[in-house]
Parts: sequence; structure tokens; C-alpha cells
Amino acid sequence: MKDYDYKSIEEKWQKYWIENKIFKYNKNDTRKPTFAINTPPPYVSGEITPGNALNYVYCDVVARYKRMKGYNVNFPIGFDCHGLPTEVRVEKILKKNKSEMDWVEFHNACVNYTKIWIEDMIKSFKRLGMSFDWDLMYYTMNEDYVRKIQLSFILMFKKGFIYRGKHPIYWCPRCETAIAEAEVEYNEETREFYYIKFKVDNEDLIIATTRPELLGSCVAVAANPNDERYLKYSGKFVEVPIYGNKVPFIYSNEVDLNFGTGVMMICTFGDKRDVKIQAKYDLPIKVILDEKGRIKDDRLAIIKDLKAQDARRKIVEELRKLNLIIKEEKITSEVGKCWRCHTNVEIIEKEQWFFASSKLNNEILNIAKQIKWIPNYQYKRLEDWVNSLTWDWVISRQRVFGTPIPIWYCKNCKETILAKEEWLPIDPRLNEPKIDKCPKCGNKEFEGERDVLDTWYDSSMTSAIHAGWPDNLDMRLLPADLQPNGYDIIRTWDYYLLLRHVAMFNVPAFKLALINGMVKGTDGRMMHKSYGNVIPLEELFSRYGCDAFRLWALGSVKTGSDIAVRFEDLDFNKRFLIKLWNAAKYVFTFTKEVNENVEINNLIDKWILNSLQKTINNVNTYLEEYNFFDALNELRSFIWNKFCDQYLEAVKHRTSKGDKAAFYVLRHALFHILLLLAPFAPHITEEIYNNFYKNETIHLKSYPQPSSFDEDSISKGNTIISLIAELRRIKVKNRVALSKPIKEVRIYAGNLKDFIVQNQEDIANTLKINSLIILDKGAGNVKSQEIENISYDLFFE
RNA sequence: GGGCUGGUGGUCAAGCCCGGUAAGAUGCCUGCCUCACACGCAGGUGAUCCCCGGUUCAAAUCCGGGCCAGCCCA
Repeated sequence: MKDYDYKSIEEKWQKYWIENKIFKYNKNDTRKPTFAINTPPPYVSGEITPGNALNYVYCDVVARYKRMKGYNVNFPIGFDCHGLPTEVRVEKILKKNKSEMDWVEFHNACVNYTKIWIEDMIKSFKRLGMSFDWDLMYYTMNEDYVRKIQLSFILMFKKGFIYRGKHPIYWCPRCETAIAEAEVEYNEETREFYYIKFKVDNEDLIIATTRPELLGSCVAVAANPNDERYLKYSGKFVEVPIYGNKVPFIYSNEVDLNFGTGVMMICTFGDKRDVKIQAKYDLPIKVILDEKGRIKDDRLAIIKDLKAQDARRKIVEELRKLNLIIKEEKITSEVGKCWRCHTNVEIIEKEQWFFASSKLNNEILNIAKQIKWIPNYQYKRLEDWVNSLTWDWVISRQRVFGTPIPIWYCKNCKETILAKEEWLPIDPRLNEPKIDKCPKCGNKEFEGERDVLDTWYDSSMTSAIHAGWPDNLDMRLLPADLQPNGYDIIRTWDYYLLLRHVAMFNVPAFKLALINGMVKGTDGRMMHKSYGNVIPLEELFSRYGCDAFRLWALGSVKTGSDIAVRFEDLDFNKRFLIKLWNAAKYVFTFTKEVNENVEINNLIDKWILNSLQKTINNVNTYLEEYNFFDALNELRSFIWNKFCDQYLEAVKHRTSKGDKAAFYVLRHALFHILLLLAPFAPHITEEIYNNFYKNETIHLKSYPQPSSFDEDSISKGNTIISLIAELRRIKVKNRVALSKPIKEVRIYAGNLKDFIVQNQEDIANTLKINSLIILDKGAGNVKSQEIENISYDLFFE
């Protein structure tokens, strides 16, 4: 064996696994139990980040473990293609806005770039050692997948879960599309807070706001009902500055007494709270913002057609001129942004397609409670999210690159025409419905729906689609056995998955959610481009290798916690693998082929074999609980400390004499170590395993099974091992090189004399003691710290 | 403002659910090139377990209150 060259080893086996389809799911196998993994289809960005990698390493270790446990593992991989970020990125590359070009052309550009980016991501997945069944690969933009998503739309429509309606929705003025509550992210921002004079009965009433440009849409003024300062305004009307119209003074618990002056203006769709109060008090609707975020109100010429921010500047100037601003201060508050392009979101009212999610929320919570969440506290995130939802899910997007909504409208009577199942896939933007005339009015002209579906609508069907729906649904695979994802998408992916599968099949989408943490940079902050702390995955691979990266990801923090990149930790894992490599090198260099029938009499042999079994039992227990952290730590310390540092040292004198039992034990232990470690570090274990069996993969071998073991051999062995360690320590303290022989050692062993005599060969040879004398009577100058009632005398010269 | 998670040797991080005298890694120091490995071996140094109370014979662990940080949400 040569030195550990992870680069060539990893490349070699990655190629081998794929070419030989080692991880193929066998759908015709009815004997083995199945294990379905709802692999997250990554959003196509062109790269796999260390953060993604953590998530995929979690699934991969489970996939590999379950296969070795005898499961027929369904481990597909797909790519989530559609959506805003790709459009935004493609617009940037083409240096054109999508509205400046033919939409078909733009769509094709998105498809082509997506294909290129997927290629890069596939490379990274291979480099990560993922054991996907590559034959199951799919793209959500491909016809077949689109067909399935459109079918699910039709079925849901027929079941009454999908409706078209006009409601306030979040709107991104830059992307010019509706976005769901889940797609709004909040960033802290410092903004001006203007104290503006309103009038009640010719008296000034000061109201503070960050958005004076919305004065024109002010429909009420509100204070908290417990705020005594303002009770006198009950039933009165307030005059809006500049505009001069009068709006009612109302009271709402939503108003914070201590914020600003304690009075807030209620604008049509100013924010979510405005919408709530609006609905509750049935206030009139006065829309002044259009879809591009511009003021479209004729009453005030100076701000007409301006974007909100520019309008704000103008109107503030005007208010100042009129002496209507009495104070300005800076406040920091959370501002809603489009999570894809970070533009401030607005709320507007618009006809959209909705999924009636609200009516299923209670059921989703009931189902989510039956699901096992690891770590269990992550269930809370889902619960809090579901309870905080106020609106139905907006599933239509005014974009180009998405699954088309299979709907037409009659140009005459506006009747909605739903596609028939056999028409799918179909794009209503390009195709007419396959009917002669409108079933309602007989008109022959139709208009295709131009909106597309939310990308989450594509990806929230994966459990069923992985299970073969709709053509070959295999209920062994639904619900999925494993749902692996980060806690950042519990409120999106996990929620939508549960929602869709309950609505469609009345089953949970998955049985167990394994939630991983986030990867943080070396500075301990979230790895984020804006923080400048992103470390490319490829850099980690080239410095440490994939196996070391995997061990780091799985074994550095408690399973499910956030993990910060620490090069020292990665290095530790790399050194561990080098250690394993060298131990294997020793075993194959100094042992010869042995038969299995050798008798094991030596205590140290029994000690390592039983310790191994104990480790096997523990690792199995931990893995059944998806506790990678403890499993790996148990394994690492067994391999490094017990097998390498203690057993190997104590057995060397026997291997050089050709001791058959030692040969057997060394090989047996190494063999099982490889099996145990295979799911975690698949490449190096495969490579070393190849010394045992050529042309066979370790990854389809049976995982070492728990069984009983002899605790007595372990504790007796521990006594001898710690006795050896202690004498070695004394030798070092006396500045004698470990390689140098000791002339004579006397052990005053009391009633342990016979026991120690039985093991004197190992003791004497490991420590290179020329003359070892074991006595039951008397006492030496050095008292043992390790074993009661034992003492030593050592003579070095 | 609410929820969740965390605050343990210089640094990172187990233990906390199931109270009983603090894993491991890394750093630093000291020996040793012992026939797999110096990417190593052996040993050592280093912790008011965030703070204040309470329960208990006993608290890092349980209870109450507070402070700080990160994340998610309003």
C-alpha cells in the first residue's frame, strides 16, 4: 500500500459506483423492505455550497447505512429549475430585462442556462460521493415533470382547493410578481420617521410614519383603545394633510401606545397590519401604488408616477414647505423584502390563483405531530409558522420561467376553461384549448393564462412523484421514510409538502424529518455572500478530501446543530483517515492470510474483539436514532485509541513471530472497522476493503450487527492495557526511549499475581522488559495509580 | 414585541431530558524519529460550567428571575 492519496482514491470510486450502478433502486424487488428518501431537489444556482453539502451528506450517510442494513433504498435526485432567481440571473447575463425581449426567447435562455448550471451541480454531487440512483434523475422543467405538476393542479382544482380571487398579496415591484408570505424576508433597516401634523377640529394631531408617500391612501387614523390621551377623539374625523380629505378616528389593539405618538395612519395595503385593520373595520380601499411600485394618483401632481422612494422625498419636501413636519428621527425597523432580489415588497390587490391552504392547517398540525422530528424541537418551527399564517397560499406568479397554469379564459364570456388530463403537458401561452367552442357561450376564441406557478408548487409534490405518481404509484414509498432538510425551509418546503400530500392523498408526505443546521463561516456567522465568508466546497475538497469533509460535517457538532467551518477540525478528520490508512497498511504488510478457525486464547485479543462488538452495538444504536455525532465519536475513538494506539502496539511482538491468532484478530477487527465506517467515509473504506476482496463493493455488504459480548474480557483487558500504559509512562518519566529495553521490572501484584502472570508475555514484550518478575508479596517503590494494591520496581541499567 | 436555540478550559464543543465531584478536539508546554503513521506516540498545562436567587445531603444538570448572542417571525 502506498500513502493515502485521497484525490485519486475518491475519483476512482466515484466513477466505479456510477458506472456499475451500485446504488440502483430495484423496484421489482418485493423481498427487501424499501426505504424512501425524499431527496431535496436543489434549486439550480450552478453550485453546491458547503451548506447544501451538509444536508446531502446527512441523507447520504442514511442511504448508505440503510442499504447495508438490507433495505432497498430509493434515493433519487432532481433539480428544481423554475423561478425568479434564475430569471434574475439570466437577465443579468443577457443585460436585458425580460420585458425587453420576446418571452419565448427569454424562456429558452433560462432553459439553456439551467442545463449548463445543472451540469456543474452534478459534478459537485459526484465529488461529494453521493450514492444517488442516477437513473432516477429528473429536472422540474422537463415535460414529464411539468405534466405531473399540471395534473396535480387540475385534480386540486376539481377538488376545490384551487381558486382564483382578488385579495391583498405581497408583491415584488422589481420582479413584478406576486410572492407568498414565505418568500418575504425581513431585514433591519434604518429609516426616517416623520412626525406629521394632521388636524382634528382645527387642532393639531401629530402622527408619525415612515411612509408619508402613502398619505393619499390613508383611510383612517387609529390609536390604542387603552390610550387615554386619545379617547377624546372617539367618533371624530381627522383631516389628512395636503389631501384635505377626512378619515375616521378608530381604535385598535394593534396599535402600539409607545411607538411614535401612539397614533398611526391606516393606509390601504401599507403593511400587513393595515390590511388586517382594513378588513376588520371594513374601511374603504384607496389604491395609489401600481404594479411597478409607482404612485398612480392624480390628486398630487408632484409625486405622480414616481417610485415610492422618490415620491417620499418629494412629499417630505412639500410637507416641510408647509411646515407640517414637526420632527424627524431615525428608527430601525424590520422591512419586508423579496427574498430573491431584496427589493422592498408592497402589498397590492390583484387577481391571483390561490391554494386554499388555510382550511387544512389544523390537519397539517395534527399530522406534523405524528411525524418524528429530529431534533424534536424543530417541530416547533412548523407549528409557529402554521399558526402565524393569515392568508391562503398565492400560487400564481407573473413570470415566464415556471410551470404554466393549464387554464384558458373565453374571450367572450370569461368562462374559465380547465385543461383536460390528456392534454398535458400544455402551455396555454402557446396553445389553444383542444375544444371547438366555449361550453358556456359557444364562442370560439380563448385567451391562455399567462401566469405561471410558484416554484414551491413544483417541488412540494416530490414525495409522491418519487414514489411513482401518477403512472406507477408504489405505496411502499409513500409517505417517504426520510425527509432531510435544513431548518431554514421548514416553513416552506416541509409545510407545502405536508399541505399538498394531505390535500391530494390524505397521507403525510414523510414519516421522519431529519433537520440539519446551517453551515457558518470561520467567523461564526452564517455563510453568506454579503458577509464575505463563503468558502467554496471545492476548496475544502482539495485541501482535505471528500471523506474528511464528510466526517467533519457529521461528527463535529451534535447532529442538527449549526456548524462553523474550523480548519483545525477538518484537519483532525483528515489525520484520522491517514491514521486508519496507515493502520491498514500495517495489517496488510505484517499479517498473512489466515483461516477463520483459529482459536483465540490471548486476553488482549479477546479484549479488542469484545470492545469491537461493544462499539458495533453502540454505533448501531446511535445510527438508528440518526445520531451521527455520537456514532462517529465512538468509532473514531475506538479506531484511534483502542485499535491503533493500544491493540496494535501490544500485538506487534506477536505479528513478527507469525502468531496466527494475532493475524486473524487484526484482520477481523480492521474488516469490521471498515464496514462500520463505510457510510461515513465511503471512499477510503472502499479502497482498503479492496485489499480484502477485489472487485466487490463494501457498500452492499451487511452492516455489523449488534450482539452480546463478554464484558469480563473487556474489563480484564482494560487492566492489562492500563498496566502497560502506566509502565510506559514511568519509562518515559525516567527519560528512557520507548525503543530501549528495560533491564528488569518487578510487579508486586498481590492477589492479581496469577492473572498478570498469564499476560506477562504481552507486558514484557510491549515494554521491552528483559526480565519481568511478578510477585504476590512485598511492595515496590512506585505505587500504581491505575490498579489498587499493585506497586512496581524498575531497573533501567 | 413574540418564538426557538445557545452561553462550559485560550479557541471549538459533549454532558443537561434521567441531579452525585466536568468527554473529546484544538492551542500551549515537555519528552520521544518505538520495525503503520512525526499528518505520529507518550505525558502535562489549562474551566468562578453567563449572572442572581430557590429546591436538595448534593446542581453545569431541576425551578424562578435576569443579562448576552444567533436564527426565525411580527
